[in-house]
This record gives sequence, structure tokens and C-alpha cells, in this order.
Amino acid sequence: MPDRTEQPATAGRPTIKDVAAVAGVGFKTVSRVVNGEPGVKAATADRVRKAIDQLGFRRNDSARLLREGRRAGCIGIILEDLADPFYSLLSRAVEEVARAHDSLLFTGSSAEDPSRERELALAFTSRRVDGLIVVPTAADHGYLAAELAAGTTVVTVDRPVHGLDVDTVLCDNVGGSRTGVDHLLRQGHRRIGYLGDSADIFTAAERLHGYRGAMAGAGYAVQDDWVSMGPPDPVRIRLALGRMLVGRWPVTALMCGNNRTTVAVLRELASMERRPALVGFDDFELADLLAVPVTVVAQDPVRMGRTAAELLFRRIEGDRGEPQRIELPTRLLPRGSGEQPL
Amino acid sequence: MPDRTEQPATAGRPTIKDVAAVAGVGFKTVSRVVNGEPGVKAATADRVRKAIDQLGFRRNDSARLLREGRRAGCIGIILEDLADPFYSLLSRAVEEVARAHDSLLFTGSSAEDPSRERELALAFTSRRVDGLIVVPTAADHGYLAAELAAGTTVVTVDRPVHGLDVDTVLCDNVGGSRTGVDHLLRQGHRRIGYLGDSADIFTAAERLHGYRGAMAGAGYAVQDDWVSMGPPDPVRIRLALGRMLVGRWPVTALMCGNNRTTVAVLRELASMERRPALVGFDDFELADLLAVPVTVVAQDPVRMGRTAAELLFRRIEGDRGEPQRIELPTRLLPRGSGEQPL
DNA sequence: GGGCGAGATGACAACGTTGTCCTTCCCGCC
DNA sequence: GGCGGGAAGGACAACGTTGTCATCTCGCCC
Repeated sequence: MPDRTEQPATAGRPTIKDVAAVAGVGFKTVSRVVNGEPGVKAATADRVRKAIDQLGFRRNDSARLLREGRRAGCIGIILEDLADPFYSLLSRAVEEVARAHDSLLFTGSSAEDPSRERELALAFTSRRVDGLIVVPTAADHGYLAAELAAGTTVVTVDRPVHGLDVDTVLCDNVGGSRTGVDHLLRQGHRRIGYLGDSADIFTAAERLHGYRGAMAGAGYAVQDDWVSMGPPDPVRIRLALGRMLVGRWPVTALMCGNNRTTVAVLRELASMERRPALVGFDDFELADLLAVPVTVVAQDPVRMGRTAAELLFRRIEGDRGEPQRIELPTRLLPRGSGEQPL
Repeated sequence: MPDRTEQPATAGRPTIKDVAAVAGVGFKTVSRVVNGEPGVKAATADRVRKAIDQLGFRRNDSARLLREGRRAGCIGIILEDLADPFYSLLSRAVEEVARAHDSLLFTGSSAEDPSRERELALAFTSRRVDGLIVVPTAADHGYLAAELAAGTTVVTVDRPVHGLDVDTVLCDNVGGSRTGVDHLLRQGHRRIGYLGDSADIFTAAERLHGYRGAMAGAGYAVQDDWVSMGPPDPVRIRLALGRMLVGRWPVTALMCGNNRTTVAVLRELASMERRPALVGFDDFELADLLAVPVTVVAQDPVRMGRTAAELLFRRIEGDRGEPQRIELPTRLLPRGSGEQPL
């Protein structure tokens, strides 16, 4: 029969004091055993271990980390939407780096809502996370400056925050977009439409900028109707495409500003007769297996996430160098949709 | 000029004691102001608030939650791979429910490695998370039983754990798979191949079971060569397809066991001449826009995640009813690939 | 036999909060 | 003037750990 010499004082999980009572030692001795510190006789240690097993004790890391004070052993990531393949790949890469640094990962989706981003960031810093990776929404980030001043390590990824002196990992938005549009121009297209995300989002604005630059560089004017910026809402996309594709001089090619937009556009085009050439910013799964494989300007979300996380941990571990702004290259992947005859 | 009457004792973030020193009050008074408790004169409260702003104080929630002891305000989710669209949708839904319960979310990918799952689960419970949502790997879960006994609330999702008495949210794997195969049978197919994930994964085994049941139910034998189970590795898939599609009596249709497998199969088929009919388990983005739109048996990862999270929080909030096993329905979405002529 | 050093162990403070309870002060009333 | 009472605010313990230091117990050596 099991001998219950003592039983834990509380109803919750046992503490080292409960273990100590059962083992008949001082609670500091239990702490020593748990942490493998020297200075405990083998016999005593055995007794303690037996008590630990009997009670199912597990050290409370929150209490330990509070006491130790140095690090929390976790970081937080705030992004637009965890369900977006781009961000889920990015998160996964961050998670991997965190794991290598014995750190856990809080995730939170801002849904592009500044107040929600703020709420998440403050919740994370209130837990005293060691650092924060943020895909900043298009809003004032005064609150982040305050957290920064208070000592929270922050890295922004995918987008910068204007005026905030932190490490930032971006991709070459302007150049990538320009590359895509240049590619279409090389195929002979002159009337090229642009569909992008809301213009107040950094990446969207930058990529639009790249498009305009490419068009201007080649000496072609851009008509107002050819540009449509906003969330990847099917109705908006349909209307915009309608405007671009009708009339005497419809666009013959489209540049799409991100993966969500590209997919929405493809879906609309599927039920239309026109088949404009198309280049999308961001790669996406199955792009190569569509009826017309989609040419894209690919970024590397895994590399982006990994880079950001590595920067973050370097800071956490004490690096005090100048904040870095890393711009990752993009790659044009011609697959068919961007090489359609005029 | 700013009057620095006092300065915080430590280099780290200020505490209520630092605030108290600056405001010239006892630290309990600061606590009262921070928590909006009554019993503080307006003038005193103002002084405290000023000190809070001056120092950039933010309450340490870890310390608060340790002291309060009731809940940690966070849960953890352990899944196979955060980057898998199925799981990222599921996580996103969990996140949303957590948010509604003022809870943060730890995420961790097990990569189908039992020791990694265990490591994550123990790291989470060591932080005393309020609960755990687990997509269990195919391994012994004795350690989880111990956590359960110690009072951690656990819900498993997508797969059950044999012998563990916890809430579980599954989809109708056998029925869904059967529906898919029946659909192919109705089109006149008799030689139907099956490609699934490693057979030690619960869902993979169940779906295989559904396939065999459908075939047997219709009175058709299954040849050994027609079944291939394993990770969605391109080489394995290619070899398996090779075996199925050559010879005098090649299979005329394929059932694929999950989204990863379906995508891998589609990729291999793209470079082959044969075009067997195909039904996939799990829906995936763009399935409807492929050259041949893919017929799938769809589950609802968002609903699955939401259901699991709601169950979890019901438990956390005190529900002591019998553990539930919820089986969500699947839906056949005919799109073309499953309706190909024989 | 007494002193000493080393190893084993425990007592207690501290981490940053909140809960409990006590003290102080002021006011009004008899 | 004494007293009751309520508001304001502070002292202190506690949450579950770890760090610091004191104590205790040997065995050993002179």
C-alpha cells in the first residue's frame, strides 16, 4: 500500500515546500535537488526525488523567473494574421529560433487593428517578455517608443516604424515591385494595372511606388483607373478589375501587390473572359500548378522570420550596436502568367 | 525643468515601490491606484499617476498572477506544424477564443516528434498555463496523464489520446474518407489507390480505414500496391504513384489522406501523363482554381479550433462534466477532379 | 580532547505584486 | 471635551522560487 506520510497543504499543484514536508527536509534542499546543485547527500537526494515523484511536483517556472529576474524565457510576436500563409511561415521560423534559445513564443494577431496591436504588445510586455517581434500596423507607435525606453527589446519585421530606433527586417519592396513590372514591360505590355493592399500599409505603399517608378522609368503614363488600393475584398477587386479591363484601352497586364490580393484577383479572373498577364508579389503554394502558372516576385518569409528572431536574440543577449535595417532580396519566378503574349 | 525628486533603485523596469518612493506614498497605495481600488484621495492618486507616467511604470503581470494564484491568463497550443495551413487556421481560431477570455496564447510546433511535444507541454505547464490544447503525436502520453492528474486542463484536437480522459475534438475521419471513396466508386471507378500520411498517425489510420471500408462495402478488393502510407515526401509519393499507375491494371482514381499529401500528389501528377481521378481529404486554398479543380472532403479547421478552445475554457472556468468527444462533420466538395470520366 | 575544515543542510530575505489588518486622522455629535 | 466612526493610507505576510549566509555534524589531526 502507498504510504502517505504527509499530504500537500494546498489543493493546487505541489510546491517545493510540500515536497520538503514529505521528504522531511528543508525546502532549500529540495531546490538544490531540483536544480542539480551539489551539496546534497545521495541518500537525501533520493528521498527528495521519491517525494517529487510521489507528489508529481514540477517546478513553477514563473516563480523561478520572477525570482531570478534576468530573463523571462519567452518572446512575443505580433503579426497581422496568423492564418495568412506568409505570416504563418514567418512565425514558424521565429519559433524555431526561439526554441534554439530556450525561449517560448507568444503569438498574437493584430488583424491590422492598431488598438489590438497595442493591447497585445502591452499584454506581452506586462508579462515581461524578453523581446517582441512586431509587424506594425499603420498607426502611431508612441506606445512602442515608451516600451522601448523602458527596456523592452523590439524588432519590427515586414514593415518599419517611422521614427522608432529599432532593428528592422524588410524585403526590397520597391525593387521587387519594379522588377515585376519591368518584366511585364519587357513582354511588350504598356497598359499595366496595379492592385494592392490599403495604401496606408507600408509594404503596399512601397510596392505601389515601385510600380509607378517602373512605369515612369519606361516612359509610360499611369491612368488613375489602373490603380486600386485596399483590402483584398472580392467586391472591391471585382469593381476595380471591371474598370481596368473595359473600354477602348483596357490594361493588358496586372501587377498584384501581395499574396492575398493575387489570390483574390485570380478568383475573379476565373469567372471573366479577359486573361490579362499577371505578376504577383509574394509566392504562394500551388502558384505553379494553376491552369496558368503564376509568375511571382517571391520573398522568403522563413528567412525573414529567422533573421528577425536572430537579431532579437542578439539584442537580448546584450548586443548594443547601432539598430540595423536589413533588406532581403526578392526573386522573380517566371511561370507563365507573366509571360503571356500581349 | 523636470524635478527628479527620487530615482528608481534598480536598473530594470520600475516597480510599484519605485513609484511609491517618487510619489512619496506607501507602495500599497500605488497598488490601489493601479487597480482602481477605492480609498485613495484624488490628490494622492494624481500624484501617484504622475509618478507612474514619469517612470513609465507598468505593472508586472507575472508577479501579479503569481500572487493571485488563480489563473495564469494564458494557454498553450501544441500542434504539428504552425506553417501548415490547416493548423495555422486552427490556431488562429484558438487565438480568437483565447482573446475573448483575456488569455494569451503560447504556440509550439512538435514537428510530429514526441519528445518535442513533451518538452513543449512540460515547458507550458511549468509556466502554469491555465490549459493546453494538444494535437498529440503518435506516442505514449504517460507524461500527459501525469500533468492531467496534477490539475492541468487539457483538450486534444484533431486526434485523440488513447486512454486519456480528456475532451477531444475530431472530425469524422472514417466517414469522410468513406464518402470520398464512395464518390469515386459512384463514378464507376473500381481500382482506387490510397495515399496517406504515416499510418501511426491517428487521422491517417482512420482515413485509411474509411477507404478500406468503402472498398469492401462495395465488394472490391484492394491490392497491396494501391496503398501507400508515409510522410508527404516527394520521392516516396513518386514511387508509390509509379507502382499504382503502371501495369495492366493501373488504378484509375486516387484518394489522398490529407492536404499535404494531396498537394504532393498533384505536383507529381503534373509531370506525368496519366490523369487519374482524385479526391483529397482536407480542403486547401486554390483547390478550385487548379487546371483540374480538386474535389475534396473538407473539414473545418476554424470550427475545430474554436470548439476545442471553447471546451478548454469551459473546463478552466470550472465545468466538471464528463469528458466530451466531439466529432465534427466533413463535407464533400465536388469540383472536377473527382468527377473525371473513367 | 579540542580545534578545524569541509560537507550537508536549513533559515531567511528577496523577486513584484495583492490581501489583510492595523493605525492615523479628521469630523460630527452628545 | 470625549468619543464613535469612517476614510485614507501604511505595515506586513504571502505567492513559489533562488541566493546568501549561518549552523550543524562529522572526521581528522595535532
